[in-house]
Amino acid sequence: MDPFNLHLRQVLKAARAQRGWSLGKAAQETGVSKAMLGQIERGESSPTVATLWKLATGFALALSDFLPPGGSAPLADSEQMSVVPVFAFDPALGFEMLAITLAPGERHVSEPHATGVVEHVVPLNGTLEVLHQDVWETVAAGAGLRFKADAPHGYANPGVVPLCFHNLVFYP
Amino acid sequence: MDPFNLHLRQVLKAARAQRGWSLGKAAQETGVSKAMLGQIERGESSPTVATLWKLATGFALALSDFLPPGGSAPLADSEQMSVVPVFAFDPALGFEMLAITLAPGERHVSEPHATGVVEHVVPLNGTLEVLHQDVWETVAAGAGLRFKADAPHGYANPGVVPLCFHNLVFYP
DNA sequence: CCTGCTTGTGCGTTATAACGCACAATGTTA
DNA sequence: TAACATTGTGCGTTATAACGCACAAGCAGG
Repeated sequence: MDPFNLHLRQVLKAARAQRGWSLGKAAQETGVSKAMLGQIERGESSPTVATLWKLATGFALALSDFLPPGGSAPLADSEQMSVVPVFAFDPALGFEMLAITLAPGERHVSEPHATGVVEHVVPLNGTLEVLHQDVWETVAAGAGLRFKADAPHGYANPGVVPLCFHNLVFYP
Repeated sequence: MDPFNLHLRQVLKAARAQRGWSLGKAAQETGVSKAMLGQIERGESSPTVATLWKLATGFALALSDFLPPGGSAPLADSEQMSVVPVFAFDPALGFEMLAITLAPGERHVSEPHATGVVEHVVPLNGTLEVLHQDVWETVAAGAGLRFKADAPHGYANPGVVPLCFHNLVFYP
């Protein structure tokens, strides 16, 4: 079974449990049959896009909640970590912004930057692990973490699919 | 037809055209039959999750690329625009970072900020329209736009589902 | 011009999603 | 205790996803 169906069954199960809904109640709310809901949760069936829409709407969830972190094909072997500039360094503002993608299970540790350099990371589609002050810290999607980058630091993707995050780097 | 299938057909069509792939070539690369690809693009069939995974993998796209912007249930009526701080204003660095969500079709126009204020927007899950220098400019997901915010400016979500974007605001 | 190849569509067949219903197991209430 | 309601699962049926194949249309090359 593909990672998408695997993740979907977990999310669906958790969402239903969190609401305290029976399969019958969930069927009422979503318009998807009780039997089908059970099949999806047990991984016995792969629902269609139309059914996914019904599920998201009925559970009042974002479709993206159903996606496995990182969302698709793994990066090519040669792309364990990719870096794309969103805003190039501007001396007047003193920062640059990068969009970084880290392959599943990939860990990247950086040497210290120049004194005074500060970084801010914001994971976009999953949980990022960040090494700073000699401790690995977990940062949830959408949350921000600021840390001094003039000491050893690192990033790690603990998930099973690529993880994207924004990195805002300030230079003194 | 639901918004998800509507969006999917467009993305698929565009991705194939961009690569210059025929249906036959796309079938080879994805493992999904030529006939099925045609049906999806013409909106005649709603693919399963397993098929979505194949498509994303074969086209080397993120699953989230297939999602209609904002992904599902509309914001409640009382939430036409929501603003959540990612990084609070820091005098030493002179900026704050906000995560803003704009409801479908919603347009928000701001009065000018103080002289020298600069904003940077990065749409996360769809196309954002930005008003600056009296002109509306389109910003694609993942791309960044920097503009002076000490003049009238605005944001608009032209899509059919909620749009999230990061807004980085610098104060002189 | 003709021939061969490519392309997207439609059709019939196969596989499976999605369903309604029955049922065993469990829980609740009188 | 018995009766009733609830819950999740399995089964058979229906609807449709997904497929292989044929074909008309278009294109390229001799």
